[in-house]
Amino acid sequence: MQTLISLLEERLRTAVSYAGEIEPRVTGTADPRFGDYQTNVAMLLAKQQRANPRQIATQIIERLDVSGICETPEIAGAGFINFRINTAFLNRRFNELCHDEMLGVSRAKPKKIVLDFSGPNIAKPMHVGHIRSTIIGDTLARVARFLGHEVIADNHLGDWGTQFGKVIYGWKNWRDEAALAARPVEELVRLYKKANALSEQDETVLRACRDELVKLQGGDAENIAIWRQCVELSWHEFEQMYALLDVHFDKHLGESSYNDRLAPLVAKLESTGIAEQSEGATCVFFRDDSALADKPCLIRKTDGGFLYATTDLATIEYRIERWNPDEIWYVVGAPQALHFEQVFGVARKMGVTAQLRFIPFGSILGEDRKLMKTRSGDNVQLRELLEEAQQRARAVVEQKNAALSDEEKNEIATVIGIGAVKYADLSQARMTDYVFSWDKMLSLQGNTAPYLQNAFVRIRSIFRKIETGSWEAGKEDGALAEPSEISLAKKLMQFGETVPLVLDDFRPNILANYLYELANTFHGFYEACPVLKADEPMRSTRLALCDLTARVLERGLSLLGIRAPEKM
RNA sequence: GCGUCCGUAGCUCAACUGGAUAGAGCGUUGGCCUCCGAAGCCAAAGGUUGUGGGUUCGACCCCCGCCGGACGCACCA
Repeated sequence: MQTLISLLEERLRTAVSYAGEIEPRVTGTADPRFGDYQTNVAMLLAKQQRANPRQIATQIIERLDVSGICETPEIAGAGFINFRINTAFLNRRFNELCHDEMLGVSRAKPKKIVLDFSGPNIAKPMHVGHIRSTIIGDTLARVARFLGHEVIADNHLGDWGTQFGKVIYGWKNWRDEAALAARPVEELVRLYKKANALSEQDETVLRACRDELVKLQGGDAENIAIWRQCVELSWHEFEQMYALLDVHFDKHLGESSYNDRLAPLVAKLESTGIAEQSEGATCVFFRDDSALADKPCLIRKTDGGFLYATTDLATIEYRIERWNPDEIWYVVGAPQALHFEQVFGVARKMGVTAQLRFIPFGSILGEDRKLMKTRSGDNVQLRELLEEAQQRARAVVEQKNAALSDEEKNEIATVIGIGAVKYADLSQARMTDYVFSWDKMLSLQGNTAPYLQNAFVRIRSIFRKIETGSWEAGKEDGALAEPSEISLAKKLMQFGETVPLVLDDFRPNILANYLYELANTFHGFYEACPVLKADEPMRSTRLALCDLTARVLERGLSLLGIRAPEKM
């Protein structure tokens, strides 16, 4: 289904073709007084031609055919052309929308996309710092799929690093089987910390840890077996977090999957002259790029070891060979900007043509406004956050809806609590840093997920009250009349305009903002217009509005990875 | 030192990428449940968008200079 914006742009394109090359753009208006949609194309043309914008606007309107869509367009301000949708068209459009499975969203030209996100480290707990990549990545996957793209969601786990020397040393000397069974990651962290602390005091422990690492890297059977258990135990615990968050992956190919490709890759880069020796290390220089001229990408250390960038390059090579995607998206924190600039630069030198897109996000800061460090153990853990969220939601459910069974209350508390946490993150612009705050992440009032869920619940409650058969979706032929009916219908039509914008610049928050506005408009309608007590055909029209609102809310929330409960 | 990102109401954040009188939530103040779920609705107060210039019909947004902050700049990931 074509959006109103693209319909208006199409008509405008024909109307302005006389004036030369220009792509007219239509946007929603800032204020209903200016109608529903506007274009600034007359002002842009006027600038090109050094002419009077209002005169140009008049000429455009003379050539513009939007009859049957809007009232006569008006010229306002410095030369805006304002459009007001006419009621007959709105009614027809609303009816079509009620029957559209895609709820007004048109599918995009399908692409194959590898989406790299989350990527927690094995043997370390997931903390609040991991939540952004996980949630933003999952939302982008959901939106991309809804628009018709093929997405391969790949969790690039940090399962191969120097920390394993210490973990293995600890494992061999102090592991507690019971603790390992109950809270595996916690136990692995304990072992790591103990080994770390001791090796700072005792040279022999430090050396022993290094030996374990060398043995692991050399393929020692015992150490490989221990490492594999660490991976499995950690992954098992991560899976619980992902299940709770309702986040899913198609692949979880960790860094270790690429070990065998590192040496051949470096050899290839050297033999093709892309990489060279410098100060004993192997690196790739970007001499033709002034910004990167003094920032080579290191791919092999003086001691022969490989680096982060080497693994990432091998990963790109693998993904291209295996899937030949059109694009690869990386949802990774903004501090890694330089790293990815370098890696992408090397990839291009290697002849990679797939679009490589770095999708950075702002950091979560501690109370001191400093970055929450992954290394310092005193971060708020993800498990803690999600448990607290459920508890707070549970307390509110208890107070609002005491009659429900315990099972229902718990189920609702999960949907509400987790939804609130996800929405708190997704409703924010991607690049802004934010200070972690329990109250903010766990707020259940105002611009939050429960606000949207509540609108949905109100609607479901209405439908529980009508007899089956007394209303059927799609049978209505009433007319939108009340102002709050009309503004709700108009808002519903914007869903199709909003969803594709999310992928334009990878901004889930514009979908979140839209859903908030939709819920807000619905609440306004709900206060102003009785539904069940209205006379026919008004009742049917209002039921249709409710039904469509519920479907858009449910779909929109599901694109954000948030569930819509029947009751709360 | 160089580079990247950022600075908006008391607090936390938006602003459809250059559009019209900069909007929400929290908090504060006042009003609305004998009516479909009050996790809601309505209203009030709150701003020189860090700062000084520039570009233009028009700037929170683009350019330059300051001030303040976070992060990154060769062998961690």
